[in-house]
Amino acid sequence: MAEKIERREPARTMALLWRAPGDAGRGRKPGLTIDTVVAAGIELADRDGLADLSMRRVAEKLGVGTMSLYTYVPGKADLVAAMRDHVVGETAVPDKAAGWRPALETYARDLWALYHRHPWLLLAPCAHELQGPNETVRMDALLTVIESAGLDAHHMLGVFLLLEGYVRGLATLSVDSQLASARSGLTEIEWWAEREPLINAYVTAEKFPALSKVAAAGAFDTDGFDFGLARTLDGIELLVQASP
Amino acid sequence: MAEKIERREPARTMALLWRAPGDAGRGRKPGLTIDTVVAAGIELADRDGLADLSMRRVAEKLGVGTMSLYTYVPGKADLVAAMRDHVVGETAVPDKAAGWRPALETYARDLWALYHRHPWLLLAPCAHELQGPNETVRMDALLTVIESAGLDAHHMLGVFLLLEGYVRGLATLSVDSQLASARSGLTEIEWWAEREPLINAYVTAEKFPALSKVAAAGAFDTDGFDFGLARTLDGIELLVQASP
DNA sequence: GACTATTTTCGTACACTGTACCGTACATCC
DNA sequence: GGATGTACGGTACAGTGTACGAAAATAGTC
Repeated sequence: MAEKIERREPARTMALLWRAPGDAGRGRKPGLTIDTVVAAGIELADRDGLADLSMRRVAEKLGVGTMSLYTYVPGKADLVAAMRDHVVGETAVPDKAAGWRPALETYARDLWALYHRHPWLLLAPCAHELQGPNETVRMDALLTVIESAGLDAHHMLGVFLLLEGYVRGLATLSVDSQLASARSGLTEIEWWAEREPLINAYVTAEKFPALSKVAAAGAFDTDGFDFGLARTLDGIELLVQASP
Repeated sequence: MAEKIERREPARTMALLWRAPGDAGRGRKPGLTIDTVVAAGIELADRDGLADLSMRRVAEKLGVGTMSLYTYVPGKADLVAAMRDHVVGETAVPDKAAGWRPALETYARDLWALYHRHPWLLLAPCAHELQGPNETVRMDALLTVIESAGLDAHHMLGVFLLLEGYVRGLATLSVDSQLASARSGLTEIEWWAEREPLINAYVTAEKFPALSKVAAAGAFDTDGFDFGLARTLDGIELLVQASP
């Protein structure tokens, strides 16, 4: 990739994510806002994917010179970080009033839908970096929900990571094949059907019986999200019941 | 990214992954092999990351012109796919003789270690694409293990995806911060310590009490993998017990 | 109104990327 | 010894993120 490694200054990244007020007053008036730039980036990424998101294209969409973007955003990595926090704001803030299990389930489904609405999220430089306000609010709220189930600090984070990890991992698998088929203009079913004879030439029922059995049963037609989520919540519930 | 969208021909991809024998005989002798190229790619990706893996660099490492690589590999995407299947071969094939739960646990730990040994795996065009032999063998073996627990075809795949999804998702979170700190030459703890004052300026204990409580308890010092894995297997065990 | 300080705007340039194209060098078959 | 088919690799092209620096526009001060 031609993209250099940016030496992202953490202070500028945080200032952008949390929209720290700059010292306005003198100088030429800005013609854009951070949010305009972020919105344009999101629109492009949703439509064409993160691979086709370039500073030149964002600028073109806004009718502006490429380098003008750099007054609003320190660089591409930070733009994507801001885009990430913005779309995270589309999900509901978890509420413990519903009870811990429904609240966790709702959050997981919201996140699952979010990843499918904005598949580029899964390719973005990714979580566990510096977080913006939307992400932080949801994390705190979710931890509060888990706390209300009667778990201590270590278990709170453990459950959080378990849920976040499961949804993210399965979404990565699910979104990937979805994108691949979408790019070719086929439905997901058509896409795999087209490849089936080719796969069968290598993956035979004799050599891979369990895999063939699963395929024959049509199990690949579902994404498996609901099933895995139920098991995950069951596992958490066992722990909750065992906690004093 | 300057990388064009490759129109990967599925047939060539499969032929590469499964090392379909080409019609040898005539013509000039090849100076390299597919495996040499793949090995060079893996070495570079391990050392510098996937972002710094370029066809030019691989060629340079092998002392060969860039375009010569294209006789062994249809393109970069397919090279990465071949690299992926190769390193997957480093993990043990699951064995149901150990019992379903220990076998699943061992596999999950192997995968976790694999992702940390080859972080670029998580950025590679990703699973659920066309699979190579190593990946297929492990998938079939793992499904066999799950079958031995007494689950039907749909549940077999569900458990497989649950485990694969959880490990992948949590590894993505874990590997990310690990890489970020490694790039700067700091330990992970130093890296976060350096950012702590900055984060505290925005993320206060008053506004985010649950998050602060977790941080104060030192919960962030562990990756949470063991904890989440235990819950996941617990959830699966509940299902196994409820199955006839 | 003139001057100065400060900010935004953006053209140009650079070091990269993946790979299409195509002539050349080589190994085998007839 | 051709003919044929393969491997090799130089060149070229359309992209990328962004450093640099000059020009333009605004606000405050005299």
